[in-house]
Amino acid sequence: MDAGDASQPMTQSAEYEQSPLVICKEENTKVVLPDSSTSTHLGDSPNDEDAKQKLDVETSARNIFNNNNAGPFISVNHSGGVQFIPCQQRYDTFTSWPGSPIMQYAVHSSNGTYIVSEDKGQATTGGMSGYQVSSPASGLSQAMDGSPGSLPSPQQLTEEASRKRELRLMKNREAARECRRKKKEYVKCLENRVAVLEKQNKTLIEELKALKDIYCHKTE
DNA sequence: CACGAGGTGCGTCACCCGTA
DNA sequence: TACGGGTGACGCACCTCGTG
Repeated sequence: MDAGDASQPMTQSAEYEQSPLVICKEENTKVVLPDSSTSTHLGDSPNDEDAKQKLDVETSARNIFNNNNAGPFISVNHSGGVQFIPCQQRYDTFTSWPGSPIMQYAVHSSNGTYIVSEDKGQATTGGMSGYQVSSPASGLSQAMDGSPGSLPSPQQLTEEASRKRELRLMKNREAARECRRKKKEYVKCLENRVAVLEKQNKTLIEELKALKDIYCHKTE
């Protein structure tokens, strides 16, 4: 499965296999080399040209990565390709938007790899707390409990309906806010992806040009 | 400085869809 | 099947910027 394939959820192991080189936003991120038997850290002196080239490509991607705020995870495979791992969205799957990537909660771990989790995390960083202000338990049943054996008065029904409406509006307000926030992050995510792919495209074009030059010189 | 156009965020409604 | 969450659509308020 391609790490950029948004159609399937990623598992940790599958994603790991597809992304031998992994970079993320933290400094000194450990780079896992293709055979997983050796590893180095960004900034270490590469032992051979291949490793140096990988680090060059990786550094380029990393620079892009560090220059924007969205914090997507980016992987670099051993052929130098930069892959955009679906954003480090800690909240949502964004499955509502056409063509949207599967947003998994990716966590950089201490051993240099990363974990891709289906945990949606702490989606309610405060906003949802308002939901608890008005507990359903304080609703009609409570009014009825106040006068066992008798029906609620029209006024009680009106108040109950009004209270329910207020609760619904409040929840919907929060939901709309959250929905807009997610949409903005999604758009930002896509913009970051464009930046990464453009950079990758540029790198590949330059590489192709260099190879063509080498080939031309050999055939002369 | 007043005014209109365009952009942005918000609240609400209506609808869809998953779930109990 | 009722209920609740997610989201598109709409209208409104506010802000910014260009123009006369």
